Amino acid sequence: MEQYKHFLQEKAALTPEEIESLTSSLQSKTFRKGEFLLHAGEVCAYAFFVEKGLLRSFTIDETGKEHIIQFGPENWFVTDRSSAYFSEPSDFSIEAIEDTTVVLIDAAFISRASAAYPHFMRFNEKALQNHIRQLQKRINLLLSATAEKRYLDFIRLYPDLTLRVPQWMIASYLGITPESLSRVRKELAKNNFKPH
Amino acid sequence: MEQYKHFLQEKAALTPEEIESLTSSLQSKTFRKGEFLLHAGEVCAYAFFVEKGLLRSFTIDETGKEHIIQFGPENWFVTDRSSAYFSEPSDFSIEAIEDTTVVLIDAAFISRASAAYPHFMRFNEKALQNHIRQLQKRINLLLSATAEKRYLDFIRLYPDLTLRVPQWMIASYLGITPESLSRVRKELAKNNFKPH
DNA sequence: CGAGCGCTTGATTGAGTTCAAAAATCGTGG
DNA sequence: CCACGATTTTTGAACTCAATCAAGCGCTCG
Repeated sequence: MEQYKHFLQEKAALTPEEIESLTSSLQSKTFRKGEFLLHAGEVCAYAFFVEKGLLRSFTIDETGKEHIIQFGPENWFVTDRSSAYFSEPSDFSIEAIEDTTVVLIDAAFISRASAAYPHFMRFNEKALQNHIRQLQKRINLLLSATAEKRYLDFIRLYPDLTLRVPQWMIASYLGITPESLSRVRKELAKNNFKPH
Repeated sequence: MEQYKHFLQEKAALTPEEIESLTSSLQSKTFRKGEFLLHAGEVCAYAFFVEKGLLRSFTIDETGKEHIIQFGPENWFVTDRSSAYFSEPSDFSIEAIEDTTVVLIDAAFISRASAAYPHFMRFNEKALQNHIRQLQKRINLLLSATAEKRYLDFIRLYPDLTLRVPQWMIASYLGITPESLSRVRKELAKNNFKPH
């Protein structure tokens, strides 16, 4: 819970007392590598705040192929907002890539906190807007950039993930095959590019 | 302004009196076909609610290619939320595809209306969540679907736009070239597919 | 009526996929 | 700590979908 409290203090500008009073009702939970926090078809009841570890959310298309929507390392939220907000079955599954401890945040918590603290409400609104910005950016990349550009963008934005996430998952996130990503990397290496 | 008032009544569950009091401060404006409502590089000060006509928002990548983000027919909002919310220069341009009348909605209006009417606040929140759902769906399509599937999805969702929007713009929205879209359509026609 | 724009068609190219198999790495039990 | 099986990554060859380049047609609007 410490990470989340710290996060609230930083981003929501709440006092330590306010944070204690808010978070006293929250549960945290630990999942082993490979465990599922959400299965496609279920309604996503929570936003998962990652205290420690690493999550991924992904969909499976009609040909059985996985498409990674998001990685969630420390201090990130992973959820299916649409499912949670509209109480609809989710297309997403959420899985722990590493042993992971999360804080469970449900809709009731959000509305209570928003009602009690204007700062929290603004923080929440800002998170939504940031999410939109990020989705929009990804659409732009998918529309306009080659596999290589998308990969370069990825390692620039998430250099640490490049080390923690298997390559085939990065390929899935980028929308290419593992073979293609391997070739992209080979090409970059040939041209003297050093990721680390 | 009538469309917008009607829209608020339907979606925000506000009374006619509330709506009158709210919208009295709003401006509406008409643009000719080809006119720009926003140029890339400017901060997007408004959300444009389309009363009548048709807008498009689009970006231009470093190779000079246009990528259409969104079409805005009657009763839709067109804006760059990120630019408006964070007061950053926009990557988008917004242009009238037809002669178009819009209602100009600025951030101040949103916060006033949200403060005065909880119904409006919920309506606004819901619009944000819908936006996220729509963006997420588009990412899924771009990751998993072929040009043909994306086109079929488009005409299913926006059958009227198929008639009002030039084909090369639809191609741009789908992330393919006009030539490719022409071939996709030819193929569909051969297999006895009737869009209208 | 002509210039320009949008759409189509054809030929060629290219980025990325698919299928197959080898090489490298990981993890787990003995 | 090592060994062995499984997973991941790499490499190769053939193939596919869509892009590019180029040319022609039809429409409209100036």
